[in-house]
Amino acid sequence: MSDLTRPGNESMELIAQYFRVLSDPQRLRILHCLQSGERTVSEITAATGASQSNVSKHLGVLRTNGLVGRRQDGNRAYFGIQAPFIFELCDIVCNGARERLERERALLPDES
Amino acid sequence: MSDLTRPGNESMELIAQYFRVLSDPQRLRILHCLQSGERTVSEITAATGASQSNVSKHLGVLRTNGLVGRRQDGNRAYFGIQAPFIFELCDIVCNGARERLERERALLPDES
DNA sequence: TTACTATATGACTATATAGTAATAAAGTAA
DNA sequence: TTACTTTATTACTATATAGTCATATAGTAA
Repeated sequence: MSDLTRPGNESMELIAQYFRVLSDPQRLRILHCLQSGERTVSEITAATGASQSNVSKHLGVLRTNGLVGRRQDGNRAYFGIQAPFIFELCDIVCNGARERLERERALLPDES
Repeated sequence: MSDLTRPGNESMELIAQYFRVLSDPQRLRILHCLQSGERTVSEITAATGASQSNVSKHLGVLRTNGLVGRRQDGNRAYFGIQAPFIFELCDIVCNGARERLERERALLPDES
């Protein structure tokens, strides 16, 4: 049995794949849009300003990788977050980015 | 001032960029190799089994994005982790992957 | 100097994928 | 049925990048 905390090569591929899915700004926008609850494709399309086919494609990627779930209601498809940990990831990245900026700013000659 | 906890479009690009850097298995292997401390390029090359130019290139990406630091000592270059939060990210992804597997397994007809 | 070692980089190929436009498919309503 | 709406998919283009090989750069040592 593989222990994901001591990652072997296969685990690296798996983890990398998750990061890959999260490495697109448009997909992050979609996820952010879903953070407040289920949304239809049309709603996401309007909220993100992307084309409908674009949104549908990205939703497909997110769903294939288990990050969002799909529920059909008549004519429309409702998508919702299925892996809330992604927001935790984003928070950590944000804090890391902040720390990096502060670290780099501290190296500047003067603070006006 | 942009608040990264309420991400706008620029923040999405920034966050996506971090995930992008982490979305390559070889880079994850390098980071994992550095988890136990500073390593030279040669050491990383041996540990990961990749080519020297490959390792050097990936280290460049990691460094450009502030994930690793570089220290030169005579002939060799020591690289070390500069953003420990990445391991936290990996842990969360691992747990998320585990949960997903369990969730999917629970949907299977019978558990032999 | 020359020889050696360690690391970085440039040129190139191959592959993956984000984006778009058009169309298909499926539900609703008249 | 037809018309309309909503979503998914196909075909295509453009771009990014991982990988390799060869070479450049730089430090060490004789």
